[in-house]
Amino acid sequence: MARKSLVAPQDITIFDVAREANVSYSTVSRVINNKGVSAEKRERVLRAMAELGYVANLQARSLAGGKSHIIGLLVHSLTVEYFGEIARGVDEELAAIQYDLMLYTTHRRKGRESAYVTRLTRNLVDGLLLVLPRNAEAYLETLRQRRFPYVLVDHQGLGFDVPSVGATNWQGGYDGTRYLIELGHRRIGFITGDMTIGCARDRLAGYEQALKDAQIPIDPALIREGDFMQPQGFRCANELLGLEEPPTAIFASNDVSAFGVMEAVRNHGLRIPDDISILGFDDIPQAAQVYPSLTTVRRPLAEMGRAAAQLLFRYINEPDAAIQRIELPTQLIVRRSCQPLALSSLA
Amino acid sequence: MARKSLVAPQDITIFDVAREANVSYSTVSRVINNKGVSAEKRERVLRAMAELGYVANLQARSLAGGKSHIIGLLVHSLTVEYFGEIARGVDEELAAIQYDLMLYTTHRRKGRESAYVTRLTRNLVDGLLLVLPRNAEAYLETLRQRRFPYVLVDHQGLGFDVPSVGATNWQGGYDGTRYLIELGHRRIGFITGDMTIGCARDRLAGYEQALKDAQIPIDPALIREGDFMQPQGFRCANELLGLEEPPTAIFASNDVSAFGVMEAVRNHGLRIPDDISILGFDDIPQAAQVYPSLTTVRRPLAEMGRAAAQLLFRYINEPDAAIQRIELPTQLIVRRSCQPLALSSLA
DNA sequence: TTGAAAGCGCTAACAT
DNA sequence: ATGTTAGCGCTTTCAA
Repeated sequence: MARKSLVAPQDITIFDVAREANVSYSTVSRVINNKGVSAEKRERVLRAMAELGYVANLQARSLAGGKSHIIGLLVHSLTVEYFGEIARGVDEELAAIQYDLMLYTTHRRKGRESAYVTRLTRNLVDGLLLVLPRNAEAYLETLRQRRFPYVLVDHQGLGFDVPSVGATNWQGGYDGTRYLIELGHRRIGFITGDMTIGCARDRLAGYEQALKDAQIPIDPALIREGDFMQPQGFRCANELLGLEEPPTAIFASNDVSAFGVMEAVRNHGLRIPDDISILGFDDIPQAAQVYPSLTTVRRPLAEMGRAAAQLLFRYINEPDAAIQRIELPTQLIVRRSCQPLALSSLA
Repeated sequence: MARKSLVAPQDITIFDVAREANVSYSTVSRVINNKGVSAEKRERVLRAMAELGYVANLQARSLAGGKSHIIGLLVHSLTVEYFGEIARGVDEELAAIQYDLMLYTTHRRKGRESAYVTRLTRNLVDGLLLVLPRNAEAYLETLRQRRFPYVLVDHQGLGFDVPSVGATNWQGGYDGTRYLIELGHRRIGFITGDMTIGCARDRLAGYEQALKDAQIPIDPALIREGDFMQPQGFRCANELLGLEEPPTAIFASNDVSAFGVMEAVRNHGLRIPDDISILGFDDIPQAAQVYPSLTTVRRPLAEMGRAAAQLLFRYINEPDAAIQRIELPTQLIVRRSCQPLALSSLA
């Protein structure tokens, strides 16, 4: 007994447990992996594990051909709330299934993505989650050939079918615009995202279609190319507000640029939503916290992360599962940054 | 040759490299670990590795008693920019020394911290970085006893000395307040952070000392208890602005709550900095992006992450290195949200 | 159902 | 400087 307490838990191996429980160590392994073991022995092993404070050594399990119980998450950045929300969803799901998370941040450095993928697939992780990958073509083919489990989140269309999770961006763009139209707005400014990204193009297309369906001519002067970032949102909004006939509402392609719009609007001495309505996209946590709270087209970011983790987990366990592309629905979240045109001071 | 190309890189082991290079596989291991090997053989091994596309199996390295070349990072949340910035610094440093990052997010759930620590120390990681840990006492003693390398970032004082990296919060509070005083402000509102956190208390203390040194009486009505979050910043600012004699400047304990202050100020129809000056703390990326850009007391968050990673790395390699507590200097970043009182419309 | 034995890919003594 | 030999802790055959 005195001895036992001197042994640090990290030194307890399957072997110690076996001795304590009076079984062979392969039996202990079977208990750990839920293989067939008699109830009585299983009981003994379980007790011994608890007593000794046994914790599995993941490295060894992995090396011995088992799974590493780790998945890799590749993102551009952590300082963008969008990524953080997705990571949160992934994290939640992983905690539920007792998996660990290895994080790789590329910071948009091109080479890094490929380098990481090579590194990770080296037994380190059981599967890979790629959020908004840039030059995925470079390594996706490799992953596929190796039958290495992976899921893309928010990817842009590729030549071939890949397992992926996204959101209904077109529909979101459509619904958001439609909402503004229903509020009576006719001159609706639109600030795009980074147009090299599929999501951004889809949202713009949704906007345009909604206008067409409402017989409102598309005015190119009302469409400004942004980049999903706040300063550019600010600049675009300034341009829009400087127009001879400025819009009565502005739809920004994501919340972060909508914050830039809000600043520009106030800077022009206008009030939200009294003088102008602002609509965002994404629904990051901050959207609910700003004043006035931002009406926005919600993408269920955390849910996307969860779904991606679940899908990946499925591929890990069933390598031959069919390729799935999941599109989670966007949803209009009405808060306080939009108002019927009739009530507006500009009306 | 034909064979070779059929072999997936993941199957290439140290053994294959050895065969290709015509050396024993321990020589290959030595090359990998930068041990003494003749230039000629090293060259041969290196070439073979490149040719075969060898990638080390981290699990095996770790299991064989070496290092795992992974460090664990424990944070509360990823959706708070503050954590993201620190993580970025950590990440940069790790990339430089070819380490990988395992991420654990506690989401403030108390039990999780301890659970993770147990799990991680099980050979999975070589060291642990704990950002703003809450109930660290619960496991720090264990880590210390096991001589497991760890570094705290932004910790609150504990009973005993621990390796840590922080910032000069008191000085930052002092300098920020002093700056406002020099601009001529006398009624300076202060919104604290979560007062259970050491940083928050230190900043407030700095504020109070600066007032004392300038012979300005401390008015409790001007000090509001916040929680580092935007909505509370908004509320506190509203209270401050509703005062019979409102402040001419508000110092928020972090940028995020300063954003709430900015909203409240505008909502009152006041202009920044014309009518009131706003000062933040931290200098998260968004501080430079809002309008007007936020003058703030910068904490070098990314640098703190880097420093912590470096310090941790040192402990990993020299377990007996002395306990170090690093405090990185804060720095006033003057942008556009503050103005001399003389120019102010309230003057 | 259970135990014994082999081996995952590597590092670190130990030889030479 | 280099090669040989043990393991690291586990999963998984293979027998029994």
